Amino acid sequence: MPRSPAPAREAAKKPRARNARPKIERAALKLFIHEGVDAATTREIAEQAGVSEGALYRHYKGKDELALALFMETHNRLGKMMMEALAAEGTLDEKVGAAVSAYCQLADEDFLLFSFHLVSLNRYLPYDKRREDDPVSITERVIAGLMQDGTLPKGDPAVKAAMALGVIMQAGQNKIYNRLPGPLSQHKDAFTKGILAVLYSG
Amino acid sequence: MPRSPAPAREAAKKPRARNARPKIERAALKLFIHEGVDAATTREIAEQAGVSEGALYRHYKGKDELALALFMETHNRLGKMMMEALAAEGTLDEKVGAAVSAYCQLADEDFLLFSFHLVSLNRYLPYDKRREDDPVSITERVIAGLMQDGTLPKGDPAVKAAMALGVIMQAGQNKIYNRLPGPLSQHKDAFTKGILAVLYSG
DNA sequence: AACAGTTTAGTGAGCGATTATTCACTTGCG
DNA sequence: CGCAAGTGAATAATCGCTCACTAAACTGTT
Repeated sequence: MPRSPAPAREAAKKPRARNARPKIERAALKLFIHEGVDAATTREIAEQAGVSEGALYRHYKGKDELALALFMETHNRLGKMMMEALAAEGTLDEKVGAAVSAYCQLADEDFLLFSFHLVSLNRYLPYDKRREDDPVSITERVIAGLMQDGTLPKGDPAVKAAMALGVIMQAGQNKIYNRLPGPLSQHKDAFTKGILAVLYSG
Repeated sequence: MPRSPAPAREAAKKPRARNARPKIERAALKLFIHEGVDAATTREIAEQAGVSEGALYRHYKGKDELALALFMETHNRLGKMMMEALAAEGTLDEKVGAAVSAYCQLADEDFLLFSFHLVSLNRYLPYDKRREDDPVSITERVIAGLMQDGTLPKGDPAVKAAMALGVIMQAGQNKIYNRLPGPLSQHKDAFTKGILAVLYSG
């Protein structure tokens, strides 16, 4: 027994959405950031995206997978950027400057995606099982090496890494709260100097 | 005649819980931190607390009010501590040292309460309407004053405040992820030096 | 101490509302 | 035509919260 009746040729039919996937992703990002992943409903996402609810499930297994995919998109890219910036030839100042530039560029290029990564770190970082190339671990290892060879004063690499990353990550947080207008790149010199000051402190 | 109505030969009746409120608060904190406020159900909280679900509503209007109250407990205390530390007489180094000590003490004294505050900042900071004595605003104003009188190099007070707070807040975050063993106070000298280095950078 | 009256706090089944997900079906491109 | 993509009503499950009930603590009286 057919479920839906023959489409009556009445009121103007709503045109079927096209290219739903990116629309869903943008809508989901906005809602995830401002309400949280749990509070944002699939109905809200679909409505905000101008798409039906079922469309989400053509591209993702469910809401959680969507959120994790959006997080990982930034997270993996960030890990790669950090690796490249810190592994390159050059002085410590140049390396930090390169890492800061990359981070700011990531933020300014797609602030929604960046914001979601930052506010979701608590939730999704544990999913990053391969502890080798996650951004924090990378930083820790580099700092430990620089302490070994005498470039930086001896100390706890984990503490130094936390402080150094905090300098720029908290700035990102405050930008999300609208406490820092304009692009993040605007302040990259200040960030670089601040991070270097922390690294050399002790 | 027995003094208390002895349950004759029935299955042992579960004794009624006593002093449910603190049990509920501790259980809620654990679950809120590790699963998030939305994902933690009132049933889970009650079970973890060894208390019935209804007991929660004797002390709080609902789950949200409970979460907000737990957040504000730390938030208000933190605001007061920052005010006192930064408004006291003394050099900048002494003020920063006092603020860092207070923050570390807050963390070590009740790490669950502290952790919940830190991971919930995103969600509950907007509830802090009176923008006068929230910790970030306090820091910004103090830094702006120090730039005016020439103690610190000129720059954007909002950026400097973000960087300075990031130094210690990210350390707190990393402690939550178990990347920093031991009490936070252990590193208060490193934090103080790091923050001062950031403040004087530029 | 004993007792009765009053208040406070805890219980847990159940209700109403919401939500993520499914699926039979439709649409339109290649 | 065949297939990938989109639709949206239906569903099953869950969750926050209420409420009628009761145990325990407190109060004042004798």
